Amino acid sequence: MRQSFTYSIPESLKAEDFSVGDRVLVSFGPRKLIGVVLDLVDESELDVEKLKPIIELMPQESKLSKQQIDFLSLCARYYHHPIGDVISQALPVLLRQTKSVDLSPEPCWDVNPELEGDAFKQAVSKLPKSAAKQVALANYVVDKKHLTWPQIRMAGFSKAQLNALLKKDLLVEGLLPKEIFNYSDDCVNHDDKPQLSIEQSVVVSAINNQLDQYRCHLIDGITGSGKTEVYLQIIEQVIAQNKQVLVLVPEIGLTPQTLSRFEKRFNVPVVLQHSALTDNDRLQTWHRTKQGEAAIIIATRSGVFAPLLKPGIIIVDEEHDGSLKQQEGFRYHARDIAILRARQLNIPIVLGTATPSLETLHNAQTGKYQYHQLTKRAGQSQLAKIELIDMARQQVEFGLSGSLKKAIETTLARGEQVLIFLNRRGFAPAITCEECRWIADCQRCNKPYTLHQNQGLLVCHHCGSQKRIVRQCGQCGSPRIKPLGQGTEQLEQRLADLFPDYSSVRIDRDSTRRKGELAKLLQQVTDKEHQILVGTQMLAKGHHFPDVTLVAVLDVDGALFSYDFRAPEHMAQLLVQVSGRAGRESKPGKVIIQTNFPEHPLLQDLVQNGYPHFARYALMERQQARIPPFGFQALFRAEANYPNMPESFLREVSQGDFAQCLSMGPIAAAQEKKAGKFRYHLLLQAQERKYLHLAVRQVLANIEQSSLQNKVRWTVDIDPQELSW
DNA sequence: AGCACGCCGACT
DNA sequence: GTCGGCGTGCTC
Repeated sequence: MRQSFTYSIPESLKAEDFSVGDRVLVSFGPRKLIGVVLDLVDESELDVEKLKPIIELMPQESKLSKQQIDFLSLCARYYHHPIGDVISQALPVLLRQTKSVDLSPEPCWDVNPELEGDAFKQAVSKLPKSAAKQVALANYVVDKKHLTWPQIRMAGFSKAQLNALLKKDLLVEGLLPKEIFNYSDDCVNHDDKPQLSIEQSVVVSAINNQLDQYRCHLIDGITGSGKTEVYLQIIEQVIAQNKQVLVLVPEIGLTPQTLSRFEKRFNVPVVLQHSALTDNDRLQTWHRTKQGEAAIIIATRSGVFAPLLKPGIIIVDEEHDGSLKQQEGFRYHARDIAILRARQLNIPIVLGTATPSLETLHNAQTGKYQYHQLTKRAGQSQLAKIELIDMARQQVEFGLSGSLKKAIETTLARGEQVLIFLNRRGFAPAITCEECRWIADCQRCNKPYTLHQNQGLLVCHHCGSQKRIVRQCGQCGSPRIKPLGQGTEQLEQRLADLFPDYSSVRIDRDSTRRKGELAKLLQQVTDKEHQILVGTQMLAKGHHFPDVTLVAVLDVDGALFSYDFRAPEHMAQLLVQVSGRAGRESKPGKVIIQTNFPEHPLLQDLVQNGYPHFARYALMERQQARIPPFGFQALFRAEANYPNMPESFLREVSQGDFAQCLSMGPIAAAQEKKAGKFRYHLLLQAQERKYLHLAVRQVLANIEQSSLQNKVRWTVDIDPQELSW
């Protein structure tokens, strides 16, 4: 709800017992809910008699700090989002609930102190050969202290393996001491700390020289240029000052490899925060952060709200990545509010990427951010070459051109691996009747069903609805139903037919639905059990396959003619990230892109001149069109069961005088009907942020007055990333 | 959002 | 006479 509620202080407590950020139990209508104290006031617009008393003040360990509330209020104002919902995002689930929580010390595990050095090694060597995982776990634990369950699980070990080592007295269980992190000399492991390149040292010292104040740094470093090492050497300085480090990574980036890289270098408490943690793990992580016990916090998007006690620096890795923007409810961009937060805390923030978003690049060009470049790859390795294939001049079979087929053949013959991207799950994106050209559509979305042959289902990729495969045309009754187009499922089959001597594997959301399946398949690829990898975008990020020397992208044309002005930018970022997946020093990689428009200027620019040139050109185009980052946008979305309702609602609320702000629409969303709802958009755009905010405020005020406000579902999206929904 | 209330049609 | 589906209004 877009408002706050006033409660009275019960007689059993005094005003001095409360402060901003406290969690309190209150009665709300027929329910009891957790509230968070936003302000202490001595009067209210309501009759004081009518105010209900606070039922209970919750424990101080679970409260938010004043600073935190200030930050969250700023976010709520910036995104015009209800403060209550913003605060609830910053609290772990268990603290949004009225149950009391257990914040007593959690268990942790260490090497049995009775087994000094060699004695432990000997004990490990005596483990049976069959217990390979136990040996691995023992080796993992050996140079760490106070490992917690989330860390152990993230490193790929199970409770059974842990219990086995406990039983054999190799490890001991203790309770995690909750004490403020305190730096000592053994916190940094200098053993395999590499020598920095000249470029890297320039960046490290430039940033390390200004750690005591707010400054936003962009590290624009090509893949393989050693950004992570730069982060690590900056972090070293920050923890030496006894300050906490917050590292935000894309969802996919939080891999065991990332974690182990931090743990190898730093012998300090590292905590993780990501969606795979249980509610209780998240609560513990939150608390360890708040107590100042955790020194390094590695987190996905929501980690931007981590309750840092002694914030030192924020690092946003892969700042261009779309998963940093929340696409439902409170639609914040973790990178943007990380910057707000760093400024409020007066600490530095580092954005790192090989493919800066145009927003960030613009801010670097105008000097708002400090720009750092890493242009050289470590060692002798070279970036993969990108090659365009003109589909119009090719024999095409099942979406594969003759040239690509030949390239796959020669790569496989050399004993190397091939990675093929197709951004379309399922067997085929539609089924059609060969006689009357009828297409099976989802009635709730008016979009074709995707054929999932393996499951025997038609699935709507827009609303998720499913039904059995139809055997007859829904219009003329003919049994001549055929799949139309290719998806990953079909592609995998065709490749298996074409290259029967090689094993292929498909990696997409369908094939990796089960827990641990993705890790398993990736391991098989690394172990070279498969030579051909077929996958969706999922494969583009985070993983590196040294023996993959050919990457093919089957279909990029959609992005060239998209309704969304950011589509070419995202396509370019994807292609560059993809080419970073392939090859290594001794085996340079190659990237092949199939297109019907090889002469398209965006593709040409990217292929011939690379991302930096492409990005600067794209920025000039944006400037001419006065669209972000040369203008600021807010998008109102509305949906309802009838098409006229969202439209007239948006028309009604867009009335008024928007000074210095353009109002566009209402127009039907690119996909007008989704899941049975009709969707309309209203886009506001201004050259200056303050005018945009004023206009948004005006529309929100109109909504308050609208009789339709409860009949349509509506949302505001500040700085929308996707205009096409 | 989530809950209660009340109206109305369907069913026993 | 009862049940439940859904529109509406309220939450300090």
